[in-house]
Amino acid sequence: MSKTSSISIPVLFDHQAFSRDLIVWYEKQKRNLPWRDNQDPYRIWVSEIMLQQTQVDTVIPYFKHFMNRYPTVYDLAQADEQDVLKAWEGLGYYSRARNLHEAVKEVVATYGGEVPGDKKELKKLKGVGSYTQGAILSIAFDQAEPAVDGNVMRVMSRVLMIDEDIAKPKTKTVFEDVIRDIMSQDNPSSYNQGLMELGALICQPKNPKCDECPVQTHCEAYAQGVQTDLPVKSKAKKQKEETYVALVLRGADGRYLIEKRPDNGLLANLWQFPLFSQSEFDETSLINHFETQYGASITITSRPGRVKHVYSHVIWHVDIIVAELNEAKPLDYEGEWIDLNTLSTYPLPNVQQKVLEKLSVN
DNA sequence: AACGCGGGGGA
DNA sequence: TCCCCAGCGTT
Repeated sequence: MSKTSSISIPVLFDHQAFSRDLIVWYEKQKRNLPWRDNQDPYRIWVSEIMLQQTQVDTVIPYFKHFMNRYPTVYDLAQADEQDVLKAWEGLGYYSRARNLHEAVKEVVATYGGEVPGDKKELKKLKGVGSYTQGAILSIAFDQAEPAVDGNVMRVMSRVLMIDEDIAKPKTKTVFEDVIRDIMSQDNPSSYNQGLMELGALICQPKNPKCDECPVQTHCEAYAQGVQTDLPVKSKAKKQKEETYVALVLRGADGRYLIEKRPDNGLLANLWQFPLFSQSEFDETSLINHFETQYGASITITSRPGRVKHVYSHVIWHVDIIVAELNEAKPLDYEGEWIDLNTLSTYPLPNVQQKVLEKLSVN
């Protein structure tokens, strides 16, 4: 016996009426967002990358600035990665920016600067997964492909009474298969965006506004009064905590030492005051380390405090040590000596902004 | 399938 | 606090 889909659509579900009601509502109620000005595939693409795991209101100013600075694929393809990261500074998930930059260069090199409207070619681009692929195809190219994100899984788990764990990867493919079969063929753009808009404005995680919902009559969870029990989602595990020491080192000429983070992992290619794991370096061993490793004498001048920063998978505690370098000879440390007022030209992660604020307050 | 990857909004 | 957000790449 062959493996069948693990869900079944409610018998009375009328997908055509659902589609019609959804699209009519969307066309009337949709928000005026900057990436809805036109169907420029590059513009849609940038917006979809920025919107990954990031709320609309957060994205708007970044999107406007980014499109102003890089209006076409050619502008972005020619940019330096450091400048692209600077434009992304504060938005988070910086690999999105690096992948988008790489992918845009690929589009210029391989596709003559035209964002491909082909399903397989689109998916090959760095940073384009199944959701973004479907979003670009439907919104920019009017192709009937599903674009299943968190909103869509929440909405459709309620409408169709699907109680599979949406935290599991397989569940998304289930939704994609179902939606591909039932979605509007005439207006996939408004269908997909309508589902997401509905999830954002009406069918919210807590306290869904069912009395305002345009598809209430189609919703099986509402009919059974279990809409707040869906979707089913297993809990993420708690973050680990890590402690670091940030060294704000002032050279004899009054400049400060900063370093570039590695080109992979957390905050890749962003800049920071030299950062040490506290399990390796406490206050005194840091002084010894500079003595033995670099033959440099440093003197701690202040301890302005500690910064806490929460990531999705780890919590950082960063102790700040301000010190002076006691010699004029150059330090063989992988980094740059800069005036503090030029620090703003480097892409800095938020945790380093917090360190900087601590310095100016004290 | 599980994990690493930012930062912020809202209850 | 906790959950969630127009997810993707790597392992």
